[in-house]
Amino acid sequence: MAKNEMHREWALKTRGQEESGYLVESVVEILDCAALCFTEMGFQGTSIDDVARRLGATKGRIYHYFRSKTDLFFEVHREGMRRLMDAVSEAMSPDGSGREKLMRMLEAHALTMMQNIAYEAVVVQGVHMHRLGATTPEQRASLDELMSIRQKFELLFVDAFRQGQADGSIRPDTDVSLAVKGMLGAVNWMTIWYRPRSGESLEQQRAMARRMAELQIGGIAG
Amino acid sequence: MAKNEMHREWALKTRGQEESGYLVESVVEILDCAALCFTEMGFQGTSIDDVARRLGATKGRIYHYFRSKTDLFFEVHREGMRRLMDAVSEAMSPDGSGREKLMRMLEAHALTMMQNIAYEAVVVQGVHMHRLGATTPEQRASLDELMSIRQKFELLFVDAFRQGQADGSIRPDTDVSLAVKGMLGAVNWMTIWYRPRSGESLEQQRAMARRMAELQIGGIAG
DNA sequence: GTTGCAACATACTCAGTAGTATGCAAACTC
DNA sequence: GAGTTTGCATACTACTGAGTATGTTGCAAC
Repeated sequence: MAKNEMHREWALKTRGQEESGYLVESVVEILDCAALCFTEMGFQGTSIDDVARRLGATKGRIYHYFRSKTDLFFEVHREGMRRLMDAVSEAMSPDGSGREKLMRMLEAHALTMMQNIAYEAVVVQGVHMHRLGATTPEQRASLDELMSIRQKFELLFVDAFRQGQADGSIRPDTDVSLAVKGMLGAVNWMTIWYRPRSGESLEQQRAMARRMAELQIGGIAG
Repeated sequence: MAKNEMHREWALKTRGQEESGYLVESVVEILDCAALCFTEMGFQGTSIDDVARRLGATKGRIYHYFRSKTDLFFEVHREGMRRLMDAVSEAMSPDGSGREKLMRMLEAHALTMMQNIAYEAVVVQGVHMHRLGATTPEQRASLDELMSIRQKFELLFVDAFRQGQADGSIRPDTDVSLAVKGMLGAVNWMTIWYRPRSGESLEQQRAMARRMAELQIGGIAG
C-alpha cells in the first residue's frame, strides 16, 4: 500500500467495511494529537516535531503515514467534517416543520462542535485557510474538495430554511444566505470560547447546544 | 523618541490632539499592508518580508517603527479594536429600550466589520491566539491588555442585554453570556465570508448590517 | 532460519525567516 | 555648512523547521 493512501484506507474501514485495530490505532493517535496541536497553535504555528513530541514519538512515525504537514492537516479537517456531516444528516429526519428540522440540525451541529472541539476547531481554521496560499496543485485540490463538502454542508441548512419558508414556519422575507451564515457563525464561534468543563455531563452539553439553537431560531425578543 | 513608542505616539495623535501628517502616513501604510497580509496568510504564515514586499519597501522600514513582528500584529489588532469600540460606543446612546440599544450596537458592530475587514479579521485572529504561546513576557502583557479590552467590549453587550431584560424588551429566561457569545459569533464570522463587492454602496452595506442584527435579535420564526 | 516488510527512530539537508548591524542620502538644527 | 538625526535600504547572522535518507527492530510468511 502506498503510504499516502494508508489513512484513506483507514477512513474507508471506519465507514464499516473492515476492522484491523492496530495500524488504525496508530493513525488515530496521530490525528488526535495533530488536532490538538493545530487547535492550540494554528497550522503554521505547529511543527511536525510538536505533534511528534505530543505523541511521545518522532517525525518518522508521522511521515510514515502522511506525506506532508498539509496532508496531515487536511485529514484532520476531513475527519472533523465527516463527524459534522454525520451528526447533522442524522438530525435531518423529515418530521415536523422546516423550522423544527432546522432547529434539530443546529442543535446537532452545536453538540458535535462541543464534543469534538479539537477537530472542529481545525475545520474552522481550514475555512480560514481557503484564501490562503495552499501552494502545490495537490494541496489546492484537497482544499477544493474540502470546501466543496463544506458548501454541501451549508446547503443542507439552506434547504431546510427554504422548506420552512415554504411551509410557513419561517419568515418568508429573509435573505436565506445571510440568515444561514449568521446561524452557522454563531455555532462555529463556539470553537473559540467553548471548552468542556471537567465533570460536565452529556445532559448539560445537550442543554447548552439546545439553547444555542433556540436563540438562533427564536431570537431574544421578550 | 524611542522607536518602540513611535506608533503609540501616533495612536495618541489620531485621538485628536495633534497632527503631523508625514511620519503618520508611513506608519499607517505599514499597518494597512500588515493587516492585509495577516488576514490573507495568518500571523505565522506572514513574514516581515511579505509585508515589506507589499509595501514596495524592505524590512528596514518596518523594523524602524516596530520592534518585532508580534508588536506589529498587536498594533494592527489594537487599531481594529479601537475602531470597533468607537463605533459601538457611539451606538450606545440611551434612547429606546434595551433591545433597541442592543440592536443598534450589533448593527454598528457588523458595519464596522464590513468596512474594516482586514483589521477586524486580525482582531478575530488575535482572539484565536489567546491560548497560543505568546512566549516573551512583554508579548504576553500586550496580549493580556488586548484581551482585557475585548472583555470590556463583550461586557458592553452583556450590559445592554441585561438592561433589556430589566425593561421587559428581552426575554428574561435566557443565559445572557451564551446569548451574547452567539450574537457576537454570528457577526465575527463575517470576517470569514464577507468581502466588499466592487461598487457596493454604503446603503447596501448598512442594509446588510441591519439585517444581520435583526436576525440575531428577532430570530427567524414566521 | 532467513528473507521481507512494516513501523518506526536517527541523522542530516537546505530553504526560509526573525532579528541585527551597518550604510547612506536627505532633512533638520544651530 | 558642519554636525546630527530621520527614514529608510543593504548585508549579514543564527536558527527553526519541513522534508529526506538511512538505519534498526520485530513480526510474518515460507
